[in-house]
Amino acid sequence: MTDTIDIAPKLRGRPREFDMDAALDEALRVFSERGYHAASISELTEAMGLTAGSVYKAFGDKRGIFLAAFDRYRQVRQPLIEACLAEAANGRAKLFALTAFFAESSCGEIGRRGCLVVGSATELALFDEEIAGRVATAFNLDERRILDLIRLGQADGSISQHVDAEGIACAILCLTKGMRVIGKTDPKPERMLAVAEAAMKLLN
Amino acid sequence: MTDTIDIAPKLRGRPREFDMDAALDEALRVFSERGYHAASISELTEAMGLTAGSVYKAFGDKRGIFLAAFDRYRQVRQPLIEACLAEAANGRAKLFALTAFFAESSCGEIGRRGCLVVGSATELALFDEEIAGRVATAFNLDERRILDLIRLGQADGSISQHVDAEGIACAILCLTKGMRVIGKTDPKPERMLAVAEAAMKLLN
DNA sequence: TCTTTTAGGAAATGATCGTTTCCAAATCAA
DNA sequence: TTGATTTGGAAACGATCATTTCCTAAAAGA
Repeated sequence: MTDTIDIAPKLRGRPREFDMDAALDEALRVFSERGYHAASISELTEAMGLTAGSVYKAFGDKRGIFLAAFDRYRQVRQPLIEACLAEAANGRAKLFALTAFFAESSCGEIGRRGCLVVGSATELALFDEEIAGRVATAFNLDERRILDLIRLGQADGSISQHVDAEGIACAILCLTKGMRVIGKTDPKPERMLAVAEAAMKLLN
Repeated sequence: MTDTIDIAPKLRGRPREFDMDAALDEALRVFSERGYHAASISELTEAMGLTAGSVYKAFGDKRGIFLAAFDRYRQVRQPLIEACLAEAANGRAKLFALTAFFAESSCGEIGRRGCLVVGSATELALFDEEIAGRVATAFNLDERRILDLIRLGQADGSISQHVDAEGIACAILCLTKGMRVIGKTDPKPERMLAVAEAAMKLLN
């Protein structure tokens, strides 16, 4: 889906001079901090190190920048989560690693910057069907990953067979997204870590 | 805090003709649906049934409308929650009533409209200290109410004495606010109710 | 009654927004 | 080389935004 922008070997014409990923990293930072509507083209272009003309050539319009930044955000964040999960031994430990990762993401500067998917859900989903679809897809994949980890835990013996896996998966999804909301108010890290620890009781 | 607007017996001059609460109910609906920056003065005034001049007389500026609507939102919502809790017999049952209330609030039209406090947290808290303070106050009061219910449950025997009450309270806070985020994607009511039921395991 | 004060409302204001235009620069195909 | 194609970038564009102005209407105080 992001390939159309990232790869797309434009053979003819003057080659693009700027680094697409670096530009999108700046754009997603501005969108995360300001939100979509409060992020002006001038602030975006300045952060991206481009002029308005170049940006409109590359992305079409402001919404195009946003959609590309949205995809980039997930593309950057996914590997961080996967790396975090890889270090844990079993299903239960991976789920703690996941909630602890969100606890850390909900504190400090990153926490106050907020989650671009959560921000899109609250600010844009109601009146933009395409963005609503991408948000729903992101949440569904998040939930599915949690569900898979619960099933993994049930298979490796770290989680009971008799729990409502689907209900718990959706509960952990809500919990982690809610952490990102509370993270906007600069909570103390130990409070968020306590949430991650408490969340483990959902698996009993 | 809202008294300055709601009460304030302006003795002299032409009396206000419009119903402040009704106008604010419309304003908070527009702000909830559109978000702060996408809500234009013209859409707000039309929804409130007023002209721009009257609105600026009454609220000073757009931000003033928002702050009044924010307070009104909480003023309206609080009694609904209290009424919900009053029907439950003990601490544990009240906590289920609370999460079930949020489950219901996260579905259908109201769910897709979203929570004005959550929306303010994600869209405005980073660059508006006063709004960030009101959001933090709202979340702190929510968390405190949950904590009090846990303590009530511990007193009436429906919740174990040996749980981390503070950690669980913050976890339930995150869970309920997260439900409001997921609620923007039109989830099935039974899924959200399963979350409320799963949340009860946090109390064991 | 007359003045003061505040609200209602239409119209105008300046600023900023997202976007387009136009042209030079850089690459590929022929 | 020449022509086609695409990018970079400054400047200009119309639209919309939040806000103000100015006037009339309605109430209280003197």
